Amino acid sequence: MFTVDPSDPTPIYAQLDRGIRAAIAAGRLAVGDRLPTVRQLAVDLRVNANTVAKVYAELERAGLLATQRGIGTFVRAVPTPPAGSTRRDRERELKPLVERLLADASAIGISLHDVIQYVKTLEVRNAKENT
Amino acid sequence: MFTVDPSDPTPIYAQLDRGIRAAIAAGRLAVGDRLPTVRQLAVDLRVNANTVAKVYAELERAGLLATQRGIGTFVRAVPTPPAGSTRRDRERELKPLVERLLADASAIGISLHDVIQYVKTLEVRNAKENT
Amino acid sequence: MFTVDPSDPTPIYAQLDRGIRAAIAAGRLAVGDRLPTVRQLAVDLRVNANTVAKVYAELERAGLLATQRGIGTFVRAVPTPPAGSTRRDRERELKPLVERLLADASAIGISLHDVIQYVKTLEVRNAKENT
Amino acid sequence: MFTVDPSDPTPIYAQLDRGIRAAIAAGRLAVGDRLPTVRQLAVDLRVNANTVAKVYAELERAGLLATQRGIGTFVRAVPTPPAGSTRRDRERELKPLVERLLADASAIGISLHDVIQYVKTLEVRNAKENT
DNA sequence: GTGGTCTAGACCACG
DNA sequence: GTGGTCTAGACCACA
Repeated sequence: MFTVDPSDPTPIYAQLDRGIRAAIAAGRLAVGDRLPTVRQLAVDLRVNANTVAKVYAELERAGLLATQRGIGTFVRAVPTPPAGSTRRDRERELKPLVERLLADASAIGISLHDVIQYVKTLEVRNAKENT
Repeated sequence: MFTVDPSDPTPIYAQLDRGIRAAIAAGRLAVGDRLPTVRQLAVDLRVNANTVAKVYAELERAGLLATQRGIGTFVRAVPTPPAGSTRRDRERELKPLVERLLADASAIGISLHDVIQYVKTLEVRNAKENT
Repeated sequence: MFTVDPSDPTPIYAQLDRGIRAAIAAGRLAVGDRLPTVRQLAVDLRVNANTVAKVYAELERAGLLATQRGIGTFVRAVPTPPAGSTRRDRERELKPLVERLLADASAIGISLHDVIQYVKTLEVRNAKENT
Repeated sequence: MFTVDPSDPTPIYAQLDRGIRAAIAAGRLAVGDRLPTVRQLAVDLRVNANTVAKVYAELERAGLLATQRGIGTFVRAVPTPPAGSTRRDRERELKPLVERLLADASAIGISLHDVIQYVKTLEVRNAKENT
């Protein structure tokens, strides 16, 4: 479900945090879905349970997850754009993020074409699941 | 020339290392070009000089830079993309970059759909330029 | 500077979190002041350093503190009331909080008078320090 | 009758224990009064019945409640404030309560000054009533 | 020497 | 069995 690369200098908890946010954004996790238990995910990722718990706690504080003591952790909300923002506003904010992605990708020899291909596969996966 | 984001949980030295490698790969730094001095770059990035020096030393050990004492640090080679890299390898490297994009976009309320739309417009523009 | 009661069922980290927030609210910590180091405070409170670090990290995420890697942790901001709120609004929100305090105090045999006396001493201490 | 705040980091059992003791101390529950059944209270508070049962059992061990099997749970005694309690003792107990108030007030942007002002108005009202 | 990350492992609250 | 808290202690990034 999620992956983590221990050789990446990015802290493990930050990788997992991003992975979960991305999964929610991509619709791979829908509102109300239950996440793996802390201990199970720790085993799967070969990571300490405290590290997973820390991420769940942070995402709960951020309002994305809700935990029910003794039951489990669930997806609570999907961030929504600020009220009065237009399509143009959003594109203006999105541009630098995409540029950073493309710059980093090209630095490791991945072309714009490859990136587009990959992002499109996310769309397809998402559509399939919702069928 | 380079940027560093102190609020990114990725260690500063890793951000700078990646940034320099990307600049060389993208041709913004050519073989023989001189890099800023350690102290100058430290001031520009508001970072400790030791951190910059460590990155330069690390890149020198990797063969990308060469330091000439008393003169400066120069680009020595262009990193070669690993020879037998497959589609699968590239996807593995690309995944965390895309996850970062999706997570950051989601945090400002931009959905996967919006991202895909925007990336597709780049594809179109790119095709036109090559016509 | 802060105290923590290990026999109180309230988690230690929550006691410390409240203590620091209260100290800032009471002006015992002003914007720009440096907090004790994580390890020093851990020793003083006879508590694990991770517990202190967790609280500092939470308060940083809340925007109350700012840490400078390798230097220390500082008071960053004092929460301000939402823009358009009137004195009357604030009093309406404050009332249940004070009532809870008075109820809890009376449950352990502390009178309204005692509470008022104690709260007033905070005012006095605060005034003295700012002189 | 009692309330419990699941978002308060204080364990639920501790909140309930404190709430019952406070109700007895304040006279809202008199000696001989019957408490809600474990199951009823669990439903009302949206809490697990085991948690309520544990609190009742604990208070019975403390001598405050008495359970008559098949009939119900009753108030048995009024807790006596510790005999030789000094001003200093009371202040030690009062401190965390006031800190909670200040931290919560500060979180909604209410300053120490506002709190003191409000508490003082209570003092005045109280004096008038006793005139 | 400062804070940050991670691990291992214990014990508790809750369902 | 679920998540939550805490400890002890190692190692790293940074000034």
